[in-house]
Amino acid sequence: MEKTFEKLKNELKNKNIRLSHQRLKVLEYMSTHKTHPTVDMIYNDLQKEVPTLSKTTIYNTLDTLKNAGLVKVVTIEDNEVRYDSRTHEHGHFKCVSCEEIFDFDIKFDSFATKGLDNFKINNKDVYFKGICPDCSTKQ
Amino acid sequence: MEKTFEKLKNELKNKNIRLSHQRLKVLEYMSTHKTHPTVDMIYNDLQKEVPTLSKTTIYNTLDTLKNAGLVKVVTIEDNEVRYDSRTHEHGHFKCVSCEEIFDFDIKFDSFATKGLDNFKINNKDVYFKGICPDCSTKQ
DNA sequence: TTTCTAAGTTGTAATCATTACAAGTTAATT
DNA sequence: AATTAACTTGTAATGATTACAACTTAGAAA
Ligand SMILES: [Mn+2]
Ligand SMILES: [Mn+2]
Ligand SMILES: [Zn+2]
Ligand SMILES: [Zn+2]
Repeated sequence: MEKTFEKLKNELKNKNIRLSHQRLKVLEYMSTHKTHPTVDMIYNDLQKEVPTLSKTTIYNTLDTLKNAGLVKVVTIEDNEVRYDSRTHEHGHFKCVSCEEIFDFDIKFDSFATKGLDNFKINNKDVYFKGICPDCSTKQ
Repeated sequence: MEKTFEKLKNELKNKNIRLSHQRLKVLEYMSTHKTHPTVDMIYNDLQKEVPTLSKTTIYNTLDTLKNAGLVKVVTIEDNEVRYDSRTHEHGHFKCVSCEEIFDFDIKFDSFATKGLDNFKINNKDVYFKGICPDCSTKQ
């Protein structure tokens, strides 16, 4: 089950991160947009509601949220950074046709890995690319 | 077993990609440096041998090699792009302490994925982060 | 509620990686 | 050796991210 905006807000408070208007707006945006948006997308959308919002603040806020563990960075492409408020372990599939990024469940325990004995693993990212079903049927 | 420089050279020739001096230098560098170098690392190293080499050429060449399937891009970090001449499917582990990127074998078939039925998967990247054994013992 | 101030926000400028482009050079075919 | 499309180079343009100083505010304390 997804964390609600209220729960996320409490997590911030518990970590002594100030609940500024801008941060709450970004957090709310992330919790309601599961599309793995870029900084630009967030900025363009939120600007309509908060005209004084600065892009620097988006960068700062996402960095704060990342350090607090409330968002994760998705680097599936080498030319754009995307953000994700789904922080549980899951894989990402990017359709190279429609460019959409899909989440998928994955059993990380099922990974048969050789050569990682004695490595302390803190973070796992799985990125797939290909064609999504919709684009497949449309050819 | 690794592809030798000679084999890689033949692959280029077969794909009608011209064997320019610069391309061969970059290709040779990649086939002898399995450290997942950045453009800057390649440039700085090769410049010593080929003083007229341009960074633009490194970019162009890596793009050509990527399209020819002779190198792969590693986007394990959001702030630097690395290149890999090991093109078989394998995972990458980055030690957040010494910054080294390690290869590891992985059985991609063992992935238990839910929700990717009817998705056509062309590319799989697995990125882990943590602490390598050396850095662990040094604390 | 008012006061206080460390922390947050903003706009602008600086930085850094990557790409565009035009002029000179070369691989490889003839 | 001549030819030419493709390649390389240096420089300039672009675009994303970061640095910074002045202004503003969240939240604690009085
Ligand atoms: Mn996701
Ligand atoms: Mn590798
Ligand atoms: Zn699609
Ligand atoms: Zn290490």
